[in-house]
Amino acid sequence: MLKSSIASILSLAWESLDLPPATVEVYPSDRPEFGDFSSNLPLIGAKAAGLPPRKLAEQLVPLLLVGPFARVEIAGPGFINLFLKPAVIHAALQEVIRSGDRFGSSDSGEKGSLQIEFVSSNPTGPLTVGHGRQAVLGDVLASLYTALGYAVTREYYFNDEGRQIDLLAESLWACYRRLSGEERVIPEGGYHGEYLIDIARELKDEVEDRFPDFDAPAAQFFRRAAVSRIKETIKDDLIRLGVGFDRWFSESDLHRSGKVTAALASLRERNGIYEKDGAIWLQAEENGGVKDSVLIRSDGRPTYLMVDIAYHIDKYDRGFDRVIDVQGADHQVEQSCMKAAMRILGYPEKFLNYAVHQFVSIKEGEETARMSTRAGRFICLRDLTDEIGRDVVRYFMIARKPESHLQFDLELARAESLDNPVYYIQYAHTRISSIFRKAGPIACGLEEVDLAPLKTPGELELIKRLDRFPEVVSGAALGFAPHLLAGYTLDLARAFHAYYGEQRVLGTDKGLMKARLALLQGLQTVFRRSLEILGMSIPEEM
RNA sequence: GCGCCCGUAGCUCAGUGGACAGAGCAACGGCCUUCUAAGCCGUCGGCCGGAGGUUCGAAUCCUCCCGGGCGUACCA
Repeated sequence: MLKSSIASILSLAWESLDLPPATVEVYPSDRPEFGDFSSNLPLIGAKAAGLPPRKLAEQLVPLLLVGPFARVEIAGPGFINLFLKPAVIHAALQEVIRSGDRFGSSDSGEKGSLQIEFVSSNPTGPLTVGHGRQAVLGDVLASLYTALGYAVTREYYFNDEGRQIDLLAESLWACYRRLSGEERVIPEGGYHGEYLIDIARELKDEVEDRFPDFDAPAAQFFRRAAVSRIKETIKDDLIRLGVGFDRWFSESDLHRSGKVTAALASLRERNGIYEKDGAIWLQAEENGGVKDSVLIRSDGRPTYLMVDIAYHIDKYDRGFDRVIDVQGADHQVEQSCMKAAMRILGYPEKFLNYAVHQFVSIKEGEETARMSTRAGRFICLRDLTDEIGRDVVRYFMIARKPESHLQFDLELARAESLDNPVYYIQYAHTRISSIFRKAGPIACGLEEVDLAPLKTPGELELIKRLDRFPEVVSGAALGFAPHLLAGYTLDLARAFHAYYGEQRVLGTDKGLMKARLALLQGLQTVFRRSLEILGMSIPEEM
């Protein structure tokens, strides 16, 4: 990569001045007259050197005149502007072409194992548009980390036990009785969605009036019936979005295998719990948590947090080096308590990480609405995906930074279907494919082509953008910020379309044409890799 | 009250220490005998919520204030 090799040259120059250490920063210039790259090293190092920035720059510049630079200038208060020799930029393109689909990726597994847990919505209803954001966020993060060289496991945790499921079962049963003409109310805090009526109908056909009362056998039957059907619905919702999981984990397994009890024992051993008011509490506050929380209620039932701690112990025991939990911003207290529990258990601080995102609101016309599964007020992820397509949903969900609220404008998403960043990016890939189709066999062996004919500012700019791709991938992964890749790809498409409009590839003289075909091959590689990571389709024609 | 997040162009949002603040949409005006016009080019549009502070330099870091979201359960 250009940036890192330039940074190391600057570091060497700095060291040879025999001054106290300084942080070397290099960044792509945002204006042509500032060269290809700029550094603020003289500004940062002035204090350490005891020299005014421009004086310091004057000492540095002569040391830089060898190597990749055609020209080095001092500008403004003490910036160093670096102009690269074209051959150096050409070499960067060559690397893209030679790496092919490995460009921007490391070998799988060399960075260790990583589990990403996401969505993990309770099986109490179909996924909503809100879950869609988390689904895409988690999926793309997983792809990013895979590209970085981690062995990634995508996992979904089903809370298929507990109070919410009991309420769900009772709500379902009430719907079922209503089908027999009885007046039944949905329990306080229960579920009102239409999907329960559909399930109730199926069950009515199956068992007729075998469960007139909500007794223990009925509760068990309706719990199982509801959970198993809704789990399948959720899995299908995700498949339609192109999101796949390596493992579906059930809370009930933790109870059955005694891991919840064992987790409590481990916390007790390490003095992380205490009793108060008949309940057992986690000593979270002393361990960096926001506040102490109940683990075992006074009636003996474990809380969600208790079970989740057991789940995280299980993750650790499975040998993951790191785990990332993708969660909504409403789980703040839970997160700090989990972290506290991990500290009590003595796990490494970097083991558990949270990728937190804000919510999605739906805008339709002038109305903006939050969603609530319980109130039955939501837009199904499936309906949205079926209507506007997987690629568009995925891109919209990922294009905003996670910590910002995402306003999903339904009308825009529908109406924009012909004038949409998604198609804009895919169209760039398509245009390249089209040129290669027309070029035929002349486009072979581009790894060996002489790239010297590439000399327009647009061409050199495109290559520098390609060169940035690996850094974008790692930045997006490490910062839990897939929107950086989405934005990068869109900018690259913009730059390509502009280039396409101003220069021709086919029909120019042979040397130039081959060099431009090589550039297109590099571009196509990066478009393909980006779209792959974003989980979008890669059309050859549109 | 306390904690976390957000506040940038009419709208939706990028930009988190660098040199005149960017894009898309919307509005207006150009460009198809040439590799797909699902495109390109141009114009219009912003005291970066407000006030202080740190810094050679602040949309970006710190403090306070205002506005919005979420949380502050023996819910999940």
